[in-house]
Amino acid sequence: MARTGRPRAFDKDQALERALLLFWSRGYGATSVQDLVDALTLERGSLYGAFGDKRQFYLAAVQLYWDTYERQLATALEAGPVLPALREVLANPARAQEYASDVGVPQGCMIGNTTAELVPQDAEAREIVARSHARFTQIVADALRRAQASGEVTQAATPEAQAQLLLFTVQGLSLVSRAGLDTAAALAAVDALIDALRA
Amino acid sequence: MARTGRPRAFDKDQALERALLLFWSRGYGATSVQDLVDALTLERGSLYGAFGDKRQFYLAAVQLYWDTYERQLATALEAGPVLPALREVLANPARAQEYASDVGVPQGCMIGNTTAELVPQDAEAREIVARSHARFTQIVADALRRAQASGEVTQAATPEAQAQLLLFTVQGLSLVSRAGLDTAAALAAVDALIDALRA
DNA sequence: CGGCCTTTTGTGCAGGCAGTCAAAAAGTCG
DNA sequence: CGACTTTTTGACTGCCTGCACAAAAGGCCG
Repeated sequence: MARTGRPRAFDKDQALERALLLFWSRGYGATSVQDLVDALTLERGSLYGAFGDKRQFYLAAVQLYWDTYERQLATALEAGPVLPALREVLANPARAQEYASDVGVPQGCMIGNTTAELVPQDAEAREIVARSHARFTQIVADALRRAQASGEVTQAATPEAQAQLLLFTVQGLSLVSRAGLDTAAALAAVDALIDALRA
Repeated sequence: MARTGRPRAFDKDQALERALLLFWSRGYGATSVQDLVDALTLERGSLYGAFGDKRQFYLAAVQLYWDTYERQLATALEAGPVLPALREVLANPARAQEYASDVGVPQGCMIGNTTAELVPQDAEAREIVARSHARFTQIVADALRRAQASGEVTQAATPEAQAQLLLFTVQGLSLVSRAGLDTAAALAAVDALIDALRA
């Protein structure tokens, strides 16, 4: 409504993106407001004014993370054969570990990190996470349904069960990769799963 | 060496077990030393005297958790058909969620929780976690090798790749279950995986 | 130009945190 | 009984946290 007043001196979206990287790489608890203030080049009060408190800020970052991920997922699965695309979805976190030797580089899936750190104590975080899981399985199940119909994917299980299994796998893979991973072994496991889905 | 001095007034093992439950249900960061002091019915100084600082205490609890889990895993897989045992290994976390409506009840796999919360910043935690992963895959791969030889499990993939896939799945399942889970859907996914392993 | 509205800036604050320490207590051994 | 060793006890400390606030500053509109 009110459009007057001193203009914001920083780009809110860009600040959220940078905060996302910080939260992603360090987690919620290990990222202090001071860290954010330093990294975003703004003052404490500005941050609170623009984003509310730390928790809201984090949840907004998670939401941004998921929205971005969901868009990529949907795009990857919307055309062409499904299994190669799913293979990529799984192989990505398996390979990401190679870049992650530096501290400060994001690790794992931020939804998974949030699940582990915030969900037990934060109902709103649980909602965001649960919704993300539901969206993931829905998008993947839709793709698998098409692929079953076209004869690409086995009908030994329902698309929903297969999608749920893929959710578990991608979440587990992202998590395990944080502890260091033999990339070749991880890719072999991914291949084993993809092969098992083949009709 | 020196065996004299005032005797310890509490059972160290029992204190560690109780601490394990606290750390397991709340995580590292959300469990304060004060919480531990309250729950273990001992004084601050005694805790520090017996276990060192909070981090060492947590790592000791994680180690206890893993040792217990590994023993159960090895026992479950040492005799009889492998696939039903593996099914149970996976189905357990899927069902555990039903009991976990209460706050204070442990949730998820503590190795997974540690991976998410401590591993990025703690080399010693990473070692414990990585060792646990290696032990898991080794035990499971050994069982799968026997099962492949006996014709119970498909030889479409190596036992190592299958074991790695099972690690991902159980870790992902434990994690995802924290956000609430449709038990039936999770079990359907588990069945889909077990069926895919069948020869 | 001057009132208005909003953001910025930087300090200030209460609370909770992990960890410390000195004195008292409880055993053991000579 | 009294020296010695270890644990217990509970108060204490310094730090860092998230967050609030008052004053200044910047841009728009009449």
